[in-house]
Amino acid sequence: MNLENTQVQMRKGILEYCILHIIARGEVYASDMLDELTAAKMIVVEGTLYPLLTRLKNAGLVEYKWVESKSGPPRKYYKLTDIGNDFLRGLTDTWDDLIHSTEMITNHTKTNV
Amino acid sequence: MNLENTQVQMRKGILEYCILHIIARGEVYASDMLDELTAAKMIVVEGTLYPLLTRLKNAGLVEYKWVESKSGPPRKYYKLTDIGNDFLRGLTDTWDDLIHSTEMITNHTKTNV
DNA sequence: CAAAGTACTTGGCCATGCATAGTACTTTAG
DNA sequence: CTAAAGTACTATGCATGGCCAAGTACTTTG
Repeated sequence: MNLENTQVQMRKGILEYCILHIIARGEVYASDMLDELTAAKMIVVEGTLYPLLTRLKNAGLVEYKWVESKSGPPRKYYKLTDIGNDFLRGLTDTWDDLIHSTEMITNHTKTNV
Repeated sequence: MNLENTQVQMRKGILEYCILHIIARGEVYASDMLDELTAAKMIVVEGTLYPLLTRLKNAGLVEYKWVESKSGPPRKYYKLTDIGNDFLRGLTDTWDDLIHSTEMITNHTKTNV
């Protein structure tokens, strides 16, 4: 039980939320997402991102199209499906609730109602 | 891949953070924590809380003493150790960073620097 | 002694993040 | 044409923590 491990645990599930947000803003491919996640200091590696994208696609939340690249192999450009948009809305509520709940506890809110 | 499952995943690690916060405020036993978590709408069940407390204790982050109860079996009253306090400080930083990173992404921050 | 209530314990399941290694396509150098 | 390097995607297996469900143990009550 060390800090590093807990950080990993904290990321679970949240990553999915962030990825959906990024895709919701416009068509992107994996490296775009990695760049943005890195810029936000949300450390992610290929071995995490690609399987996640595959899960999202299998669940029907995202879809992609192949696009030729001028430098290297073709890329998968992702975008949200209607289901994906609905799911993202639900997730946003969940995340907001979680933030709120955590604040209630960490801000020392008394519960002696 | 359904909402309920993702909610569970999002809770991973965060619960540990909340529990440590609650214990940091004074000696409590399991039912006290459950009450407070429930009040904050952070749904937790016994089967989650007890193993977590055991892990925290084995990691040396918390310690407990048995206290007789007037109604039922004795209770374990928990408090943080010095290590636990250090750990909580580290976790707080981690959590704040995570919130910040997530906000950067969900608030549509452009990264075209 | 039996029944009900409270508190704590345990074993197994599942999904996710990660490490690691591997495949496939393209460009560039000789 | 071949070899090497770079880019993008794929696949396998592990560790962890939240959860379910069943179980143990102590106390009070009738």
